[in-house]
Amino acid sequence: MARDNRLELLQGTLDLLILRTLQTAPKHGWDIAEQIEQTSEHVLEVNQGSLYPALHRLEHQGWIKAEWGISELGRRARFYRLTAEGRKQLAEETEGWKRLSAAINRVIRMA
Amino acid sequence: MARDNRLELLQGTLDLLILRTLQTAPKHGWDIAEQIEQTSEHVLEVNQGSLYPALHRLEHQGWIKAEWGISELGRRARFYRLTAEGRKQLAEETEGWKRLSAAINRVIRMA
DNA sequence: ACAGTGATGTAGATACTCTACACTATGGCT
DNA sequence: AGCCATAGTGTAGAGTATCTACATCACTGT
Repeated sequence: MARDNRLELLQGTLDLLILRTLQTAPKHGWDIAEQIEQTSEHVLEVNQGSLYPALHRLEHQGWIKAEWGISELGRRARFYRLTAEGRKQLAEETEGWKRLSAAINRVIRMA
Repeated sequence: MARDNRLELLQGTLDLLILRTLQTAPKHGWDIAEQIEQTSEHVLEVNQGSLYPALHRLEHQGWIKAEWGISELGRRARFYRLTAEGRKQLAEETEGWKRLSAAINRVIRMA
């Protein structure tokens, strides 16, 4: 973890964060990254080199669906929305995160 | 996370778990794995193929120190103890975990 | 004309974990 | 004596997510 102050994400959690961000409304990649960074109070950083491969991965699994559109600033952007499968996946990943983080916390707080 | 129900650890957290397990007393690898599994109520699983490379990694960084000894069951085992550096590292990793997990929780719970 | 920023994308390196195997030693059982 | 389960350490190779670094295009403001 932050072994040398470079790692800004817990490996394996990016998919969860993206899916969660899309829960309320479709968004484009740039916007997703911004929202994660702001909501996390700038603890989490989403690099482009992680973001776009992740989006393609999620799309490939059928959890999100992409469509070209125009951003709030009038620019061409690829909007992603959660599919029904994606909602299920989000629920599962949220559950998994809770289980795992609680388990780690138990170890950290053990007598 | 648990993309296909096989992943049992959050990538990057094993070092923290090991260091934490050694905080109270020196232990050998097998024992460390047992303790993590039990304390986590069997949510976390520590494979041998992850454990021993991690121990060697931590030793190489100077955070733990190894010594041959005899286990409770009378067998030859390699005991690891935390170094002063290791205690510092444990504190840092614990802090890092709290920061990151809190940040992820903020995203999960956002409006 | 140019710089800044919004926006998407890829290539290659790095690093941790997982699967699967190998090895040694002890104790118990038949 | 032979066999099996268990305790204990270890490595090789594959898989995969992330990071660094770069490239590209378009719009806006100066």
